[in-house]
Amino acid sequence: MTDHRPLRADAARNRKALLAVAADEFAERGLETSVADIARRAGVGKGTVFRHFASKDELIAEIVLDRITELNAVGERLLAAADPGAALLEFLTVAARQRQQRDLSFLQEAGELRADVVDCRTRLYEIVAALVDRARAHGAVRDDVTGTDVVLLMCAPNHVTSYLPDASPDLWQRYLAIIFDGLRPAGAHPLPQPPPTP
Amino acid sequence: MTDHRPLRADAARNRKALLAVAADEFAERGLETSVADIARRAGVGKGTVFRHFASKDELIAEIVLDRITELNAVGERLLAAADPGAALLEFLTVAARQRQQRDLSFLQEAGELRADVVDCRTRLYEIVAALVDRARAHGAVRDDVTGTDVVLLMCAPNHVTSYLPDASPDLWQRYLAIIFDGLRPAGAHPLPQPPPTP
DNA sequence: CAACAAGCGGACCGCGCGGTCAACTTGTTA
DNA sequence: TAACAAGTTGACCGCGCGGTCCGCTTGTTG
Repeated sequence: MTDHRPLRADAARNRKALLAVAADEFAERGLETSVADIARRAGVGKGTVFRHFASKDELIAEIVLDRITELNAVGERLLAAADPGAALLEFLTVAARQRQQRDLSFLQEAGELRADVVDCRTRLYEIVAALVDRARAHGAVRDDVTGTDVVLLMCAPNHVTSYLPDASPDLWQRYLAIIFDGLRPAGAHPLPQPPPTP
Repeated sequence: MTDHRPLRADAARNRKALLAVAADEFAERGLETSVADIARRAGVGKGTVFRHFASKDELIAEIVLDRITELNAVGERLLAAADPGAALLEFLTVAARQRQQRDLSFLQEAGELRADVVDCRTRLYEIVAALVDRARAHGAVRDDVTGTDVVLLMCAPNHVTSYLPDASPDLWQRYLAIIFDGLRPAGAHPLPQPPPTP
C-alpha cells in the first residue's frame, strides 16, 4: 500500500513539525483550527500540509492514532501493576492529562473510517475493560460498572473543566477524583439504565 | 429599550415557530446548524430569521435564556423540598433531561455579552449553590464539594452519552447516578486541587 | 557538478456560511 | 375597503474554509 521510500530530510522535518504544531493547535483551540493557521505556525505553505496528509481529516486521524497508541502502551503496562485499583486511577489520570487542554476528545468524533484508527480504538476499549475487570475483582470498583462506562467517563474531566479556560490547568484532577469516587463500591447506589454495549 | 408594540399575528406565530425549530435543531445537530436550515424547517425565508433576531448569536441567546429561566424556576421550587439530597438529585435530573439531546451545553459557550443572559446564569449559580449547601448540611453531599463544582458537573452526563448517538436516550441517567454517587459523603476520598471560584 | 525527481508555496477554486436589502405581500386599522 | 405600516422573501454580498495545481526550489545521487 504505502511505499516506504525514505523521505527527503527537509520533508521529514516538515512532517514532524506539522504533526507537532497541529496537535498543539487542536488541543488549544479545537478541531476547527484552519489548515492555513497550522501551516503558518509550522512555517510552511498550505500546499505542504496536503502533500503530507491527503486531507485535514487524515491529519487528525494521524494525531488521534498517535495519542491512542500512547495510551494503549500505558494501559498495557498498568495491566501488570500490583494494585489494580491504583492502576485504573493512574490510567485515567494519564488519559485525562494527555488531553488536558481543550477537548481533544476526538476519540470517537472524527477520524472514523480509517481501519487502523478503529482497530487501535478497539484495542483501547479492550485494555480499559481489562483494567476495570481487574479493579473490580480487587474490590476497587463497583460491580455494576463496565469497561464501556469507564471509556465514556474518561473524557469527562476535560470537558467539565473546558468551561473555565482561565482556571488552574490541573483542575481536571478534582473532577477525576469525584468521578472515580463515584466508581468505587463504597456507598454506591444501584444504577438506572443498563450499560451500553458498543 | 425594547418597544413592546404588539406583534402582527403572523409575525408572532413565525417567531414562536423559529424559536421552537431552532431549539430542536440545535439540540439535535448542535450549534453549527445553519440559519438557512432553521428557516427552511420553520417554513419561512432566511430574511425572516434576521428580522426577529439580530444575529444567529441573538437567537441562541434567546433560547439559552429560556432554558436557564426554566431551570431556575425548578431550582427555586426545589429549594423548599423536604429532602435536600433528593432535591439536588432531582434538579440535576431535570437539568440533564432538558439538554438530553446533543450538547445544548451552550450554558457558557455562546450567548455571552448579553447582560440578561449573564444575570440569569448568575442566578442559576446561586440557586445551585443553595441547593448544594442544603444538601451538604443534610449530609447528602460531601463537605469538600462546592456549588461551582456541581454546576460544572451538571453538563457531564450529556457530554458523556453524546459519544454514543445510537444508545438509549436515557443513558445519561446512568452517568448522572455515578457522578452523583461521587458527590456523596459515603466513601469519599479527599479531593486534589482547590475548587474553582468564578 | 549536473541533472532530476521530490518537495514546496501560494494564487486560485468552489462552497456554504452569516448577514443585507429592496421589491413585494399581508395583517391591521379607521 | 382603502391605504399604510409591518412583515416577508430570496437573490445577493463578502468571507474564510478545505482542497487543487503548476511553476519554482532544493536535497539527493551517480
